[in-house]
Amino acid sequence: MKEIINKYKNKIYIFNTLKNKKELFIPINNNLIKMYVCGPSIYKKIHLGNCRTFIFFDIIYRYLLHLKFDIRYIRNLTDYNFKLNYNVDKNYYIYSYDMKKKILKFYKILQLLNLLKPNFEPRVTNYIYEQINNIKKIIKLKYGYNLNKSIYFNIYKYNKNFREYGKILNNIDISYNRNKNNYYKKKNIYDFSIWKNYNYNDLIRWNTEWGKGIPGWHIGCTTMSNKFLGEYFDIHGGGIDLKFPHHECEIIQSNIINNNNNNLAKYWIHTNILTINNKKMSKSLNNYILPYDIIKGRYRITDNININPLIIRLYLIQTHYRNNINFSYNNLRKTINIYYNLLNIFNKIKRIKTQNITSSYINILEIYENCYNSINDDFNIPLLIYNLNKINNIIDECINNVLQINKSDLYKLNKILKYFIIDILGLKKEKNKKSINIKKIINNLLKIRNEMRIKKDYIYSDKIRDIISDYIIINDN
RNA sequence: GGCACCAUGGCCGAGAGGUUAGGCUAAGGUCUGCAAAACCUUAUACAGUAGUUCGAAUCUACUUGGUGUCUCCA
Repeated sequence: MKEIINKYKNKIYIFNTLKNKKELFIPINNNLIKMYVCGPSIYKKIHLGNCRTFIFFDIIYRYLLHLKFDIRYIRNLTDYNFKLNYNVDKNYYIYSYDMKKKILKFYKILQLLNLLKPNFEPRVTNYIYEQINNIKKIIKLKYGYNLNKSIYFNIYKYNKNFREYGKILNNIDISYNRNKNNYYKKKNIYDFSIWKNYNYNDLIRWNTEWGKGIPGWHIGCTTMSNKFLGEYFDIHGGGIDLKFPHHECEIIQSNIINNNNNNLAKYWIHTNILTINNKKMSKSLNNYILPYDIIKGRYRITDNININPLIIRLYLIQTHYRNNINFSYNNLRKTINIYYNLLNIFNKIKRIKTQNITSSYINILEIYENCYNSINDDFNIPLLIYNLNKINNIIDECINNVLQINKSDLYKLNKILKYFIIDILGLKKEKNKKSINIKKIINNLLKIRNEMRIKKDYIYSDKIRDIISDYIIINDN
């Protein structure tokens, strides 16, 4: 196994959004990989779109673990937001209690979706001191200026001394379609705040030598990634909507604070968005769907009340991460079959009778090759699922004795399925005790109904059918 | 305008160089206490043009159309 892992760990290709091309992944420090992913802003519950990003990076994390890399994975929590509407009238303890509850709910959802815990999940408000220090550095280097007790980053100076703002990640044309009204009298319209003067109503604020307030959004991520991973690390990830301006600003700040040209991370990975009715699913548009509502059957996707959360997981990864997903219940419903087909492979494989032959008709090496190559090609999960389904077909043929397989090859086949389906895709079979009880009740009702039908008591048998038709479909033939 | 993604039947959707999966829908049938479901049969598609190739839905170039993003966002 070691040989196989070593063979494929040097062949990972990543679409690096920093350069807009696919590149061979070469870690900065041999076997050590440092990865930072922008976590959620905790002010509303996380929806399917948020989950998509976190699940995708969970798969990268799982895969790198599988390849026996030594990996440090950090995902932050932005636990302060203007939209929280906490004001001075409210008690600080209520705020802090609410925040804790919200974070626990976030963890609960990720746990249901079978995400592994990152190595550390720093909360922005725990690192204010470090952020202020970084702001001080920026001011000292004269890249930050004070305007009405807020601190802004001087883009004009940056463009002069480093490289052009807006060209690093997004390559945006900053002359186009931009509101040129400069309300705040900033030196440049692209100057962004690294410290915000407090509003009278804000409950939370910190003291500095230039006044009370809160750090800007971007400085938090720069500071935490620097603190936990150093000034230059391997992978920085997040949703594509963070590409600009958030990540652009993170890079610029880091280049100034550390006085380098590293652009913070070697590889930048951005996941595409999830749309619904061709509009972006977002908290602000209020068109979002919560995973918990699907799991609890509030959208009634099938006749079974509860939906296995891992079906949502599979739904979100079966489209390549750089394509956008247009959410539809229909497709989610179809994923149920795909899910059970995939997991059924483990039951099917037990039915294979091995043959006492020296070489099987199955090319195990080729199967390994296909699976590893698909995930190595910019984490092509749809292709991986396609290849896993191919294995499914092979297993069918083995069961039907069309193909013959020996013991050692069957063992290898079992192994690769376990690696990819369970370890990397993160799917698993779950036993739901509640649903088993419901099943028992329904089965008993069905028995009674059948007895009535034999007696041709159709009035009551139909009544029973109506009652239980909410849970199952009855096929009398 | 920049960047990214997409284009497959009436609708949804797989495909990853080698006879266009599958599902929904429609029509006809089998079955049946009624209903639903299931099963069988039938129907229709690779946006356009050029190129690479023995062979292209798939690779390349261009064109057309669509979506997202460039404002708080995963």
